[in-house]
This record gives sequence, C-alpha cells and structure tokens, in this order.
Amino acid sequence: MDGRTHTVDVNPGETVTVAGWVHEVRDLGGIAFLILRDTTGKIQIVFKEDEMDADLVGTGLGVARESVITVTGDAEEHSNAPGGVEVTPESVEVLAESDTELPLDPSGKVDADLSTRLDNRTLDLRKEEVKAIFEIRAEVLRSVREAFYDLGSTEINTPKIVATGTEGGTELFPITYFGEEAFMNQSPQLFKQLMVGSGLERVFEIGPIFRAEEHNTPRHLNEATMIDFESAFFDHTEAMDACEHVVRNAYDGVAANCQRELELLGLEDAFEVPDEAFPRLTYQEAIERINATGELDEQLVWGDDLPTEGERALGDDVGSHYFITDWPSEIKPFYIKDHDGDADLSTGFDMMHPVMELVSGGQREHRYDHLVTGFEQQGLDPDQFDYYTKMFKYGMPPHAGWGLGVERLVMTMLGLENIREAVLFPRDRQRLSP
RNA sequence: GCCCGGGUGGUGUAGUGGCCCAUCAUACGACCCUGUCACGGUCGUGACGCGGGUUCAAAUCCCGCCUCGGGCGCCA
Repeated sequence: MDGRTHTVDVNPGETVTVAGWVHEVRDLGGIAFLILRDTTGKIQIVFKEDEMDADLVGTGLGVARESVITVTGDAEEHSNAPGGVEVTPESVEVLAESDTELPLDPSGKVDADLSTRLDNRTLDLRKEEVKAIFEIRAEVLRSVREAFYDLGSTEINTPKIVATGTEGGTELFPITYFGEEAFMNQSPQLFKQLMVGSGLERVFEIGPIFRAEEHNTPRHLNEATMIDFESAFFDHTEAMDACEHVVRNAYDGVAANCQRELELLGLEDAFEVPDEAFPRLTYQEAIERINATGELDEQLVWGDDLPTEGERALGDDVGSHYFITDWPSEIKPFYIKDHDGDADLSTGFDMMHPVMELVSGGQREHRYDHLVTGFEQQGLDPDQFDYYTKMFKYGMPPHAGWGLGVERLVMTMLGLENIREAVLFPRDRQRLSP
C-alpha cells in the first residue's frame, strides 16, 4: 500500500495514512476515539462531532470492532492521547467489515479457552501477547540457524514421505503413495546419518516430524518441528557441546532481540539465559538422585526408563538444563553406539529442561556388522532398510548427533502451559483442522 | 493404549433436585455523555452439547453418544 505509515512510525506534524484493525471505539458524546491497531502497535484517531463532516464521523464511529480500515489525517501531539500522539482524520475508508459478534475477543477483556483460540487462530494472533510467542519462535529458529552456521554445518531437507519408519513399530501415520504403502516420517534420523557419510559431513535440518501416538498431554504433538543435527567425526561429548551451543544461542538471540515480546509475556525479569555449562549426569547418577529425593513410591533400578514424576523430581533437584548420559543400551535405539568395551552401556544422551526432555542424541553405530545385528535384535528386517545400511559399507565415518523439539524449546523457554500454544495450527489426537 | 474430569447466551463464568421462564462480566442493540485510554451511565436481546431414562419436579441424578481438557505409559 503506497504511503502507508505503521502506527509506530507516526510522528506529530505529519500527514499520515494508517491502516489496520479497529481495536476499540470509545464514544464520549461530542468527542469519540477510535483505536486503530496494526502489527506494530496502536494509534488513536479522534472524532469531533461539531467540527467534522457528519459522514466522516458516521463512518468512523459506525464501523464494527476488528474491521479493517485506512485513515488519512494529520498526526498531532496531545497530552491526553495514549502514546501522546493522535490522528485527526480527513478521510476514513472501510476496507473489510467485521461481523459484530466475534468468536473471541482480541482486545483480551474476556479470556477464551485454548480450543476456542485454536479454532480462531487468526483472531487469537491479533492479541499482542500471543503474537509475541511466534515472534520469539521465529527468533529462536533464526538464532539456531546462526549457531549451526558457527559450527560449520549445512542445512538440509530430507523426505517426509518414506517407505519405512526410523525404528519400525506402530507409531507411524500410514499413507498411500501411488498405490503403495508409505508413511509420514517420524524423524530425519536415518537420512541425516546418510549425509554425514556424504561430502557434507556436518548437517542440520529444521523440519516437521509425524508421530501417530494417541497420547493426550500438554507436551505432545502429532506433528512437531524438529531441529536435527548430525556430524561426522564427532563423538557423543562433542555432540553435547554442539547442543549446548545451539540452545544457549537460542536464549541469547531472544534476550538480545525480543525484549519487547518478553515484556508482553511478563517475562522480562524471569527470562534467563543459561550461563553455566549444562551439568552432565550419568544415568546411574540420575536414578540415584531421583531415588534420593524420595518423590517416587518405588525405587528406580538399572534398566528402568525414567518416569515423568522422576524426571520432574530430578529437574527440581538440578534446577537448570542438564544432560543424562550413559544410558543402558537396552532402552536406547539400535542406531546408538555402545561404549567401547561395554555392550550394556550406550553413548546415548538426553538433554533435559527441569520440566521435560528436550533433546535425544548420541554417538551412532557406524560399523556395518554391528548395525545390521542391531536391526535384528530390535526385531526389524535389515533388508527393508537396505537403502540405509548399505551406505555403511562404503566408508561411513564415526559420527554423532541429536534432535531437539522446537515447540518444547519454546514452551520451556517461555513457561507455556501447553505445547499447542507454541504452534500456529497444532495437530493433536483430536485436532486436524484448522 | 489405560485412567480421570469437564461441556450453561458470541466469549468467559455462577448455579449439586423445587429458591432458575438460570448469575455475573464482556460482547451485541438502543439512548445519554466533549479528552477517553478495559471510558462511564440507563434500558434491552441472547444459553443449560445430543438422545434416552429416574422423579410430582432435572442445568443439577442415571445410561449411551458426541466433544473438550488432563494424568500415566511413551516420547521431542
């Protein structure tokens, strides 16, 4: 739109054209105020019955909330105007009228349930604190990419329609691919590994994953966005270093570039960039510390998965991001390498936020024979994964990597109560639309 | 997959057998109001998820269905 001025850029003394949504109309009788909102903020338009054209006043005050209008007029300083500046209109044009009854209230006077908000996400995102979450999410992704470039990695994109899953099992969405059985990919795991053996060596991908688990919790999605990293000639400790770098960079980026958004969310004081290195606890230490908290009815023993309650108890105890390393091989996937000389101890690691798991990674099994044996031990048919395993016969370097859930990163960073708040259009057990 | 708890005007809620032709806020409509900033004031419109049952009487109790949310398992 030619000559449009954003509300944030309106200066007294100028003739401006502003465009946006009718946030509110306050009609005091002889004088009335229309608050116009755009992506940068709000500005007051003042209407005076005695001094202005009746049609102009009629148009300005007759328009329903959330209609889209454009206003041209003189911007003037006024001590009583919000922000100190207001526009006296010469013309008002209604570009798009809104129905008067709104499915939710973008001015935020009345709360709406998350489900109502998600059904009307466009209106929901007119609220600046909701918009702030997605501005921050975008900054997280920008900073994460920057961190990956620092690490000398190359961004890749791998297929989301696949013939086989990553680990087999039942958690895949089946689809029909020209009459053949296919699936939505649950992880770029196998593809990114194939790329560390290519000339690229160090890669990352930010993309969707699909999981058909019928869980119903505030921390699971059936379509999520994963940040995946994989590097040749890295062991699991170097992969953890990279993970720490990326996560800290995301926090740094938000701290540096999203102060306004953090204020809108009331987090300007609570938001903290993790400053220390993330503690690295072994699995053994983790279960001992959980047991020592006394929060669990039954003591954990070697080989147990960490129950949600245990994770939370440990998170409270540690109080910051931390790694859990050296998991029992039996509860980590087949493509994670065991420690040399101890087949029961894996190089797999998880990176935890005090309230939940954010990252899962490890050094990978790069030896062809061990890999094929691993498939068989998981009850999978190695022949089905031939496209993957055969590349391990032609010089697959030792390598390590991890995957980080974007929504969980944003959720924990901002203290959101429900992961769906960190996705524009979440896909969950009961939501397929919009 | 197992388990638990909800569904009341557009939105968010109060109401646990008769006090309810249902409360409050906001929105919406009408009127009043010349500096509001969640403007204020007066009046008004508007709802018990669906189906069946119990009872003299059901928003309220029971059953089924639909739907939403949560806990566990598992995971990012």
